[in-house]
Amino acid sequence: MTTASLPTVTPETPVRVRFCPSPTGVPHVGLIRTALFNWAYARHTGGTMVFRIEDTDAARDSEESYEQLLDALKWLGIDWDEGVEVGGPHGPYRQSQRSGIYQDVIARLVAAGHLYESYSTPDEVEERHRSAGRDVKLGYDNYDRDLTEEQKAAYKAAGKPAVLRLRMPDEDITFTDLVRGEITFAAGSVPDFAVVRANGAPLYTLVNPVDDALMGITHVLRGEDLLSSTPRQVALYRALIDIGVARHMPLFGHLPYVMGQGNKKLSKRDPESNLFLHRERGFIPEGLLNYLSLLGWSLSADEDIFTVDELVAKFDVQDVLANPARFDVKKAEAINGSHVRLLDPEDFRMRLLPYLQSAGLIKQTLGPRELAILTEAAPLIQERITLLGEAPEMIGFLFRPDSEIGIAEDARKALPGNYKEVLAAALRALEEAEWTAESLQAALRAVLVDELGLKPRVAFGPVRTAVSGRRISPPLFESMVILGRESSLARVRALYEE
RNA sequence: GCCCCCAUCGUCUAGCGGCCUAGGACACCGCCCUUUCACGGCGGCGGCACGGGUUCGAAUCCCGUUGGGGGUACCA
Repeated sequence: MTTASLPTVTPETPVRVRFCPSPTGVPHVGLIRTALFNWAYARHTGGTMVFRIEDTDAARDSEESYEQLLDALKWLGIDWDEGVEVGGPHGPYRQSQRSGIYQDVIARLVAAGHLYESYSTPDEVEERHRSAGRDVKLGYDNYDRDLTEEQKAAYKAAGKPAVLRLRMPDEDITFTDLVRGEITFAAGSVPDFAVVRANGAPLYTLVNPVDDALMGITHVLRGEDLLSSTPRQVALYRALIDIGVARHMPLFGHLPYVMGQGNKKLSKRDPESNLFLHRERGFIPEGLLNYLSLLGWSLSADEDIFTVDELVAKFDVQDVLANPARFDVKKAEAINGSHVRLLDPEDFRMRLLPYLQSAGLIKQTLGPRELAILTEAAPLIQERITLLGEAPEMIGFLFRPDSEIGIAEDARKALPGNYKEVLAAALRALEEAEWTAESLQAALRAVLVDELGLKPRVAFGPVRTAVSGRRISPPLFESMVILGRESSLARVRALYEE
């Protein structure tokens, strides 16, 4: 059997893709990359993005995780046309609310002979393999395929539970993966698989293709981990087409893994897999989206920095690479830094707010003095940070009262032996100086560099540390202008008199 | 075991038979700029896993080997 023999998707078919996570745990960057590629393809083709929730495992699913998924997509600007929250013609979009639909499909599948009752327990299957000298890892042996009515009646009479399995076709299964090209699974290599539990609850193997069929999904773009389940999906689709539930066979595209350290898939345990951790550290959506799309795809030969609009304009699943990509935090940060620098100054300034607030530097509502400081200080650090989370420590000293400026340990160590002398000279110069960046620099340079013959580094270092409490800071003279005369002098004096 | 996928600098990638003495980015190392730190600029280091074919010609196509990953559930 090949997908070509079935009604399929043509280039003229309007694209309908879906993102269908299970709400278990915090959003993983690999999962978000999948959402992004689906979304980018939908937007690129003018198609439809469906957002469905696969919450068929009550033991693992949580409402909190569901909310986090919404939060994540909203933050990144990945929107959807049909699905949870927004509705649509194929709802409901949470599988936990669709059991009636599945029961109906199951009944029709059984009636058409595609599904059969299987009474074998895993132990029994294993035992049969063992006694026949076969490898027990062969999986289900299709033993119950052709049970007679009498045998089934006997099992039923004995009260034995049965799962429902799909009868796999006795032919090779071939499909053309959008990312990997033609893939063939030999006939007999995939055993009949369970689609309904003994307790009647449908499994992922059934509900995922059924919903894709019902929702008219044309392109199934998902993780590589689902690749080996595709022949089963194709077989089920054929049955669904047979009973009129599916109109066409979708196209499949298996996206490469996002790897962590070593040769391991980026695990939920790895902190860098946590989308929200990146947000907390100060990634901006533009930067993270840019980086994530670089995992398995590229805009062009020599541009790594691009906007989401450029991504949408250029993105095609066909261009996605098949080999796994490692998540490189350093590169992600560098790309984020580029996007930070690209922000309009006012935009940048506003995005700093949550980070300054959670650091306790400013209140929920910005006072006029705070706004003034921020407005002056933000441009000083916009090209100095890669993550917004670096802002509080960079400009915190501008918001704190003079009495709360502690001298950082490394800054104190870096002070030259004669720093008191330097500070005394600086103090004299500053008291006379006009309070602009240019004249402050000129005044300090005159006494420290020209008169005392100090190297700029030694000359300005102690003043920098006195004013900011730190070894490195935004440009010193500009910082002193923001701080004001009184405050700046008080801080220099404080370190001098210490 | 069997099935499937993958293989270009440390990492992400460009490359889809000649434009490749393999290009870019991150990281790293120098230098320049410079009030610290960054930014920016310039330069350097560094790769087609291996072996066979096909071809006038292969990083590009085919086969094999090796290596890595995934699957083989009444999980998703």
